Amino acid sequence: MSAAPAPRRYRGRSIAERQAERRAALIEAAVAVYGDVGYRNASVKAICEAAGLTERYFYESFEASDDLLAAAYREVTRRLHDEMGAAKRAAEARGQNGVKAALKMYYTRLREHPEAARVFLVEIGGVSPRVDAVVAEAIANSVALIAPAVRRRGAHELVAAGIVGGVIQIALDWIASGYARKVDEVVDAALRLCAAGER
Amino acid sequence: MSAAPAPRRYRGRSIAERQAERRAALIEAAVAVYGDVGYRNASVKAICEAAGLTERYFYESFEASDDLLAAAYREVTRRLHDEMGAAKRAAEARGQNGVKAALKMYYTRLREHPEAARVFLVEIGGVSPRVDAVVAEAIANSVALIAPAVRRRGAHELVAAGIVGGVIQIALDWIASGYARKVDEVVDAALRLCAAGER
DNA sequence: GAAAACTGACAATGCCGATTGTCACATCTT
DNA sequence: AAGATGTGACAATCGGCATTGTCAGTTTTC
Repeated sequence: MSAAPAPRRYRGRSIAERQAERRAALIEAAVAVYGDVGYRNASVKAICEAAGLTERYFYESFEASDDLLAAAYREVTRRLHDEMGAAKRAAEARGQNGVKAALKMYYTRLREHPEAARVFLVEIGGVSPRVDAVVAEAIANSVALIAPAVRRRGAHELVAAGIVGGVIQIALDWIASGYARKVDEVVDAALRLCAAGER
Repeated sequence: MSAAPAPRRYRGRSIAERQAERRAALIEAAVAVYGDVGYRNASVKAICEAAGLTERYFYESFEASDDLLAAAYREVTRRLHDEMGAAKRAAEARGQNGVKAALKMYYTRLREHPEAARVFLVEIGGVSPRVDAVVAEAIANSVALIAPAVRRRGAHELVAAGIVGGVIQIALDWIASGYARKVDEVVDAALRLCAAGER
């Protein structure tokens, strides 16, 4: 019994806080470095340097390289989805098309972060089972989000998956073109796709 | 001038023929090995073994690992597109829906080669600029193929990209589900997506 | 202000696979 | 059958990076 672990503080933060900060720093740095050189060329060392930390702390927070990639993916998609949800609600409160607003937010953010978009839409595929699982889960979430609406129109649930894939492919095409189109054109194309299955 | 390079034969084949055979053997072996262990874990050595060749011949035909991946991708997609085209023409000759026939061929073949599907739809992303270019080209070809039809309906060309991406995502979802649906259901979902933009 | 815990820089180790080189054997030409 | 060329097995080299370990300096606590 006993064992008071002496919750000592350092620079004003508790152990847990410091750890969390380091972890967050690594994730931020990872996104930056991945965007710079690509995931495959991003060494643990380079990421730690960018985070202003030493390698030892990498293994404190992450088991291995792909563990960090998965965490970064989660973080990035979480933020993006939050923003899309907020945009949707805001638009609907104004009596406007919520889906359109969400899509616009999506493509706008992608446009603002081309390197990140490349990493998390393209490079992420097939890195490892662990990462694949995280990506699959995120996509499944998106699909589940729109599946009810699709069903209501009498279409198969797989159509929902198709719509999600289509929205992503439109983004990829747009990126590959060097963002040759205006955001609103892209959004309109995506909206058109979303109408799939309507009678 | 002069320099008659003595077109010596070996086992009944000319130099060029032997080289081409070895190259083809490597590509076949690559598809098999990739499917087995994934591209990232497929060593040059393992592929050569599977092809019944020695490492030396690898570098005779390919510059590097990703060069072979690109070649394998080209080969696989070429065959698939040929078959889809043939199915389309055959159906239309019978007065049936050609697009539907092509899609059915697509999903049927994917179902027959789940490992290959995984490699060439998922793992292939972000392997290297060289491979990315080949993939982008193949997708662009598919998009170009359906773009006229989409335009005719008054929709943006990006919608074509969306449709292609959707068809692929439907495949991925289907694969992830362990092929839980019948092929015809999948084809119907894809067809529904293809109708996007119709009034 | 002295001991204890925390941190950052850096070196040592270990592993894995690509790429190249060597050599004995097989198959051809004449 | 002899010499030339193609081939397959295998060893040697090489480089890169993850992962672990060491140590001096810093910030706390008491």
